[in-house]
Amino acid sequence: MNGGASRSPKTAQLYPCGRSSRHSRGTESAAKFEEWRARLRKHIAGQGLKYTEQRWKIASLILSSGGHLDAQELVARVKRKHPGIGAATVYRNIKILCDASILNESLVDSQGRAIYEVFDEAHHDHIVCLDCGGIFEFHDPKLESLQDSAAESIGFEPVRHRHIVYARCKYKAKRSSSLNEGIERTRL
Amino acid sequence: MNGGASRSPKTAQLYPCGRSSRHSRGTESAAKFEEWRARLRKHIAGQGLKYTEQRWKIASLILSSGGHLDAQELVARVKRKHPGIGAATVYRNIKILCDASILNESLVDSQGRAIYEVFDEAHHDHIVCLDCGGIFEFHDPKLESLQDSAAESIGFEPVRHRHIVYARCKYKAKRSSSLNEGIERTRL
DNA sequence: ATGAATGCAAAGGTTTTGCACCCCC
DNA sequence: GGGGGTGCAAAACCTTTGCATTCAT
Repeated sequence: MNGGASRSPKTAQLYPCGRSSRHSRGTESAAKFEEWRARLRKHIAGQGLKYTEQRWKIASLILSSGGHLDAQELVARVKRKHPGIGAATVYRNIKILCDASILNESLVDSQGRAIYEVFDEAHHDHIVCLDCGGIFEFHDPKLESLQDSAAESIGFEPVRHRHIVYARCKYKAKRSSSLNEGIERTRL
Repeated sequence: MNGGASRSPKTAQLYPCGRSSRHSRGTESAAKFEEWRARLRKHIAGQGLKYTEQRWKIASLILSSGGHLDAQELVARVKRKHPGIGAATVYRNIKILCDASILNESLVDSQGRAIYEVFDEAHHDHIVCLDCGGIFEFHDPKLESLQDSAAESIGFEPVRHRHIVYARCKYKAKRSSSLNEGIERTRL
């Protein structure tokens, strides 16, 4: 599916269209990793849970891949890197990592699969590319406020939202290679 | 889940908050039904498929319920009304009805379930109420164009999108009952 | 030590598929 | 009459759960 896209984090050009699959958060630095680990420990302490090797292995795998992945993909990667860890453990930990605000579910896949990504304080929306399968991010405050007032004007109190644009990149990528730098995460 | 919400199409007040589950398209007239049937026949003819009793029974059940339902809910209703029709037939026909532009999938459920609705030429987005489970519709051209230019400005050609706002209705419904009329489908 | 976490396997639930029979065109 | 369609049951899939065991605190 979106399979091999984020396999080699060192390579820049991963999608057919020439875009990189890595976005601004991509592979985290060692310092960042410790921050995440601290967050996990803190959450775990507050919940009467326990810090296990498997739990952190799963978390770091997500953090180092950095991108957008569904449960199956995560299970597969864990199995690949840590054959000892069972699928049930991965599933159990996905929930815990979400609770700990390390993972975040943002349902974006064009087949309707739940996609997880590293938790990000800053909200963003998604563009799913129909040409290359890549998932990109964007954020537009104008859009957000317009959307909120739309909901409010008809009597709702907006809580959260999911805004996904399915789009094509090919035709543009062909014409303007200058677009290929630094646009994986865009704020307007 | 959102289960009983659209059971009795005659009743106006269905959701806890006092909103109706019926939106502008609701239960179709006999003439409308014939239009849909013609559309089905046309699609079927062009595809080398065949018009069967079951196929139309499934289609009309969707058309007469008019609302938003997931695959399981549809299977259940078909089974209830036409016990002879098997689940596999329903699943097989969901695809065909989508191809025929009679059904339309718009993933909106807060649990990530695929929700189907009667196909509508006029695009609209959704509000999923976290209080009552209801699914409502809205449309704002400003939002649409802003979103399209956002995608275009970063090199994508927008094709379609899914914009779902999860929101609460309770607090407003309490205060302003005048909002409860005619807002199931709102164009701004 | 004690309760949580794990791995395995079995169970669950939903959707798809294989196949013999049926029926629309 | 032939190819698609149907119903049933089996298979496939993904995720959850039960349980004995291991491990963190």
